[in-house]
Order: sequence, then structure tokens, then C-alpha cells
Amino acid sequence: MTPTPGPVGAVRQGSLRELNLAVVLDRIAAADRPPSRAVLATETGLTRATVSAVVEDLITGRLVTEAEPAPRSGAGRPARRLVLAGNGPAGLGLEINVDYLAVCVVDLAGRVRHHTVHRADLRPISPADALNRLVELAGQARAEAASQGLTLAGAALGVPGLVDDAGTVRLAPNLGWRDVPVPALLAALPPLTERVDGVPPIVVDNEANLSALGELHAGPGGPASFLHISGEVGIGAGIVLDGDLFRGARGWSGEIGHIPVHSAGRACRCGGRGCLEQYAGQEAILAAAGLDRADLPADTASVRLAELAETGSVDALRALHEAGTALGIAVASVVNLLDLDTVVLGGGYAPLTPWLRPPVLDEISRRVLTAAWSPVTVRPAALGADAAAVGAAGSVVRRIIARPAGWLARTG
Amino acid sequence: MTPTPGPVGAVRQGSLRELNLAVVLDRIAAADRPPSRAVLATETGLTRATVSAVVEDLITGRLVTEAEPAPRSGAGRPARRLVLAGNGPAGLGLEINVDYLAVCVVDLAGRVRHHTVHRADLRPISPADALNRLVELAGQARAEAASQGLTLAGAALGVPGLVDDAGTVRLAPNLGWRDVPVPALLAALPPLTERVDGVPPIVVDNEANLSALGELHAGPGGPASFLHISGEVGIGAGIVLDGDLFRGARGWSGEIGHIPVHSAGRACRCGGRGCLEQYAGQEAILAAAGLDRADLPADTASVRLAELAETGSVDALRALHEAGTALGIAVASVVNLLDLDTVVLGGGYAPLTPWLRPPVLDEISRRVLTAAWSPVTVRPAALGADAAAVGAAGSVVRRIIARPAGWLARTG
DNA sequence: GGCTATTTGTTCAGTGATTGAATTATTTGG
DNA sequence: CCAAATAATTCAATCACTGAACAAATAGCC
Repeated sequence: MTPTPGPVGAVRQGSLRELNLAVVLDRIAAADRPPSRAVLATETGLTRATVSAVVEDLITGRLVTEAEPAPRSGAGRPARRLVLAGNGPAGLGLEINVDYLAVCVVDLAGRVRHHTVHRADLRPISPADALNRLVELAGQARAEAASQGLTLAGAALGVPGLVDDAGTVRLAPNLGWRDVPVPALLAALPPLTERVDGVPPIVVDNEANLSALGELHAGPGGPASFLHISGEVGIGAGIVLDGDLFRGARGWSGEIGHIPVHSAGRACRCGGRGCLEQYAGQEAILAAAGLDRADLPADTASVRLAELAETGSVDALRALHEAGTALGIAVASVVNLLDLDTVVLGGGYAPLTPWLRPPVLDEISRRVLTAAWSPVTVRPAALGADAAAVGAAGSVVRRIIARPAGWLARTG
Repeated sequence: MTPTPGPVGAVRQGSLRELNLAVVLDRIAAADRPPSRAVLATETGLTRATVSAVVEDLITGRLVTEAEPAPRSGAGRPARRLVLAGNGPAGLGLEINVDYLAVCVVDLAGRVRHHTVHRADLRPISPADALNRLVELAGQARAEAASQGLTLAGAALGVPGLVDDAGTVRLAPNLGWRDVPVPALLAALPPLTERVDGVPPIVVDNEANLSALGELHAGPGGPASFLHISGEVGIGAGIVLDGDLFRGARGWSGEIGHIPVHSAGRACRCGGRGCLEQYAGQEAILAAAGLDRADLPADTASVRLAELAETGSVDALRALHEAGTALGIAVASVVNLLDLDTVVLGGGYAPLTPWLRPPVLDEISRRVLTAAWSPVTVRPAALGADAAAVGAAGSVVRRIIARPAGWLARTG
């Protein structure tokens, strides 16, 4: 409704080039086919001369390269198509979860160039030890990246808990962490990445947020606004609005697990009654399906459930229907509030989508006033269990794409 | 967390000045005391020379004027303080509600320069007739504005219902409207305002959205993110995130009335059970307090309730407590989801805040995980019943402040 | 009153990035 | 082989910001 270009900071003379670098690079990143300079010029409204100058900066800065020429189409000089560089900066993505550590490297184009998962129950060991193990894995990733010609331009770490502005993990219940000053614990270690702009070498964030970011950049043509729900032991959500992750006033948005769905229902550890988590959390679903959680590692639980449902297990189907209904009630509230048109089921929910989707859609159509005019899409996440780590690495490269001048100023 | 300046469109040569006009004007508008050119320069990071040039453009465009010099403070040449012009463009705000029409004129500085309320039950008459009456009032407002030296630069109309992108009122249940093409009905009438940029002369929007906008710009130092709840016959909410109204994918955000608060509770006309509206809607509160709605006009209901509560009426107090509890349950879900730190009670809720706030805060502290670290403020709306009309007019002038180049290009 | 320090606002040559037209480069089709 | 078509570059002109110098206006001090 408002097509304003939206200025925020003052625009100095130098910012002009700075802004256009970002505009052109973003265009190259968002295009579904590699654009030529001429196409970029018409799309952005800049002159071909300007685009050429901007692109030259991007190429010398190793952010963009010229791709193979396309097969000939019409007359005229063939276009030199531009793609994001595969040998420029890359992002290091880290994840600490209850029973595994994950590390990955993602290049500018969003390709996963390296990926390691280290399974281990992290609850018994101290945060410092967990971080040390992670750093070890990260070191290997760094070497691997270097051998592929990539430069690590930053790192992001996803944790299953609340993180404050300083990067301290205030509370990660399932991990047993409380007030863990991650940046301080990492400061003693040799830096993993180049330092670009004023951004700290490692950004710590909630894993639900990072998973949503991963989903946002997974494909070229996804929706600009959606709700990404991570169904793990707890239920977290990442909210993407207009192509940006919405973090809330303090970065603690997305706590969806305690929306009341059955008000006089089961007591929840949060103090309320009938919270979503009590019906659609992993433990609740497993219990309803008659499975003992101790029998299976957390990360295989949803796969096991999917298998059971596939074979027609009545208990499993009923458990999933109940969970889907609860989820649908909560999602309907969110959709009513934010008018989203897409809901993505991620984390443990992804493989269960075929069974969760019908009751969720059912509750939405019943409770969302506007659903009659505009249907809501419910679909599984494009990224699998690695969404958080991949999203973390992706957030690093997205920062460069959003603000290439910082990277270009790195050396000169 | 992300201090990116955030470019969206390409920046052409001329855009540079365009952007800086917006930056400087926004700064003048947001300042709590009229700033001098020198102050603006240090605040924005621009040179004093640039600021002088930009300010000159703004002054010749009648957007800014020089205020009375401040009482002398220190040494040096006295500053020439800049304020938003009181004789430049102004916004026309219109509101159609169940039992009144409202029209107001707001100048650039946000001052209400003209205000009329016309009481009449609009349910019996046709939308076309209602709009004709409104246009008549608007004509008077236009004349009044002209006599004060103001130029109407646009109009916005608030309606209690769902509005689509084209300005059609898809559904306004309490008004009995369905698919009313407001712009087409108004097109036959002489234009009320100047045409600036590409914006249609009258923008139609939901009244809850406009009320939230009004609240956003009511004071100079309000919070950047908050939830504004309009408690009328229905319950609507406007969501302000980072200083911008969040409209959702289709402009239908804020439908908070049907969040389930007592899942096995009263049946709601939406098809669900235990919806918020069934416990905190105007009719529900009145019924619980033992009042007959037919006895009192809708717009006096909440005042009457406040009087009763003041005198200690047990029924009224119990009704308000029950409503506040239901509201608190719903608000807690929203705060968990969006991590907001401020909730504004507007519309009919505003005068009832003293009684609603305690149960609302109670539910929040019980249900919001992060409330322990960061308290949530619950306060009454700064604007009274006129919030929607004032917010509508304010949205017009805010558009000019956000994009002054459009106004300046109007003549030359 | 006159002088100095101080702050504000303006002037002006200089610079950087964009602009638009002209030019070069490279291919298809006749 | 030439004309048409499209892509990319070159270059003088232009526009807005920059930085420093300068003019304006006031308070404090002798």
C-alpha cells in the first residue's frame, strides 16, 4: 500500500554508490536467471553506464562473476550474465542443540559447501566444553572453506533458547543453559573469521529465527511473509514479514508454544493451562502415540512417527490429528493477528506435514475470518533438520549482500 | 541488532536530495524541541552546508518554518529553530462508524485544526447516502482549512471493517456493509484534496489500523513497537512494529477478536468457541454488568461502565475483571509471539483502563516467559474516541513527511 | 563601549557518482 | 558481406554533497 523507498539514515555522497552496490547485488541474488548488465539497468532504473561501474566494483571485490554465456537466442551482442561469486566470501553456520552439534559453510549463492553434524548428548557437559567442541569442528570447516577458495566473512550460532543483544544465552531450558555468555567464552579462542564492518565475528541467535531465515532464502521465489514453526521439544516460531525476520522489541519474538489452545486443559510448566506445547510438543505427541521417548533419540522421533503413521497405526494417527488440531488453533490466532498467507512446518514437523496439514487447515478455515477470500498455504520446510545451521550461515552471506560496501572496504 | 540503512529501490542522482529531504524533515518532526540547522547537521551526519540547502527547499515548499528564537542560553550566534509549518499541507481525516461520522483536519505538526462529529445511526441508510453526508461534512472542513491557510494534501477514511487494496469495504459487520466500492462511490464527487504523487485522493483503511497510527504519532517519544487494541462492539487491533504499521499480506492484520481464550466456552458467531469477543466485547461486558445495551448509545457505554465501576458496583467490577482476564490471555499470546513491550488500550477500553489493567498484567506475568526480564507496559490510548479520524488525517501528513519530494514537486 | 571567544549559518571551489549521448563490440539474418 | 539488433563502454556534463573559509550574531569580560 505504501511504495515508499523508506530512507532511514542520512545519505551522504559516498552512500550513493554504497546503496547502489547493494541494490544491484541484491538484484543479482534475487533473480531466477543470471541477469546481464543491460537487464539490471532496466530493472533498477539506473543507466547502463552506472550499472557497469557498479558491477565492476562487485567483480573486483569477488562478490560477482560472469557466468557462462547463455545459449544464443535472438540477434545482437550476447549478454554477459552475472552470478554471485562462488569463490568469494562465505558464511560459517553453527548450531548447538540438545543432542548434536552442526557446522556448515554456505557461499554467497546460498550453496552449502561444507556440512558436518556431530552427534552427542550435550546436556551432561558444560557450556564451555560444548563450545570448545564446536570450535574444533569450526576449525575444520575453516580449513575446508579455504581449500575451496572461500573466505569466511563471519559466523552465526543458533541455540535453542532466548538470546539477548549481547549474545548471552539467557535461557535454554532443554539444554540446561542459563545466562551463558557465549561471546566471552569464545573470545579466548582464535578468531574463526574475517572481521567485516562492525559486526562481531560470531552472532548468536535463536535457532527458530535462523531456521526461518534459512527458509526465506532457500528458494528464489518464496513468499515475503510467512510463519515458520519449528516443532522440537519446545515449539518455536520465526516470523518473516516483508522479507525480513521480525525479532520483536528485544529479539524474543516467536514464543508460540504457550498460546492457550485448551484453556481448562493440562497444566504446563509455564504456569498456564492448555498450552500448545502440551498438545503439539514432541513429548506430547510421542506420549499420545504410545511411544516412550527414552527409546529413541530426539532427532529420530518424528521420522519414527511418520513411519508409524505411514503404516496406519491408529495411535499415531490419532496423536498427529490431536497435535494438528492444537497447532491449527494456535496458528489460526497468529494468522488472524498478522494476516499471513503461508505457514511453514519445520524442524520435527516437516516430515509429519501430510498428517498435520489437514487438521491445521481445518482449524484455519473455521477460525480465520478472511480465509474465505484468501487461502492460507501450509507446507513443509524446504530445508530439513539442518535448517538452523544453514540459516545461520545464510544470515552471514545475506548481510554481505544487503551491505556489500562493508565487505569491499575490507581490503580496498 | 541490524543497523543496516536498508536500501530498497535504486538510488539515482536526484534521489539523493530526495532522501535527504525526508531525513531532515523526519528529524524536525521527531525532535522534542525545534532543532537548528547546526543541530540537524550533527544529528544526521550531513554537513551544515547540505542541511542549509535542504532546509531552504523545505522552507520554500511550505513544509517548515523558522520558529521564534529560543531564550538566550550560551554564547554564540543564536540558533534559528525549525518547526513544521502550520500553514502548509494538511490531512483530511474521515471516519464512518456505527453511530457517528467524524471529520477532522490535522496539520503537519499533528495539531488538530478542525474537528466535527455528526451523530446519526448509519445502519438504516445506504452506504451511498452515508458517504454523501460525509462528503458534505468534508466540504465544510475543506473550507475551514482554506480559511486557516492550509492546503489539503490528501484524505484517509476509516471504517470498522475489512478493506481491500482497492479501497473496497469487503465486510463491515456492525455497519451492515458488504463489498462497498467506496472509491467508485466517491469518484463522482468533486475532489476534496490536492493530488500529490500517485496516491489516490482518498485512502480507505480499517479504523483499528488508523487509530494505532494516531497513537503512534500522538506524542513525540512513544515506543516504536506496540499493540493498540480498539475495544468496540468488535475487538480490533493495530500492530505497530519499528515505527511502522504492520498491515499483513493483504492488509487484514489485527483481527484479535477471535483468539480463543476459553476453549470450551461460549459459541461465537465466527463458528469457534470461547473467542475473546465473547468475553471482552462491548456487548459481553455490558451483559455481564447487568446493563441493557439498548438503553445507551454505543459510544457512551464505556463511560457509563466506568462510572459504575467508580461507584463500586459489584456487577460492573466483576464484569470488567472477567473481560480483563480474557483480554490478558489474548494479549499474552500476542506478546509471546511478537515480543512487544507496550500494549495500548484504545477505543472503548481507554476509559476502562484502571479496571482492565490489573487482570491483563496478571495474565501477562503468568503467561509470558520473558516478562520476568522485561516488563510489559499497559496504558490507555493518548487519543480519545477520535483516534481513528485523527489517525486518518495524521496518516496523510505522515506520508508527506516520509516523502516530502512528492509534495515539493506538486507545483515546482 | 570595545574586544574576544563562541556558535550559527552561508558561500564557494572541489569532488564523486550519476547521466545521456555517442561509440565500440558482437552476434543474427538476409 | 552488409544491415539490424543488442550489449557494453567511453566521456564530457551535471547534480548534490564536502570542507574550509567567511560572515553574522551573541555572551562574557575588561
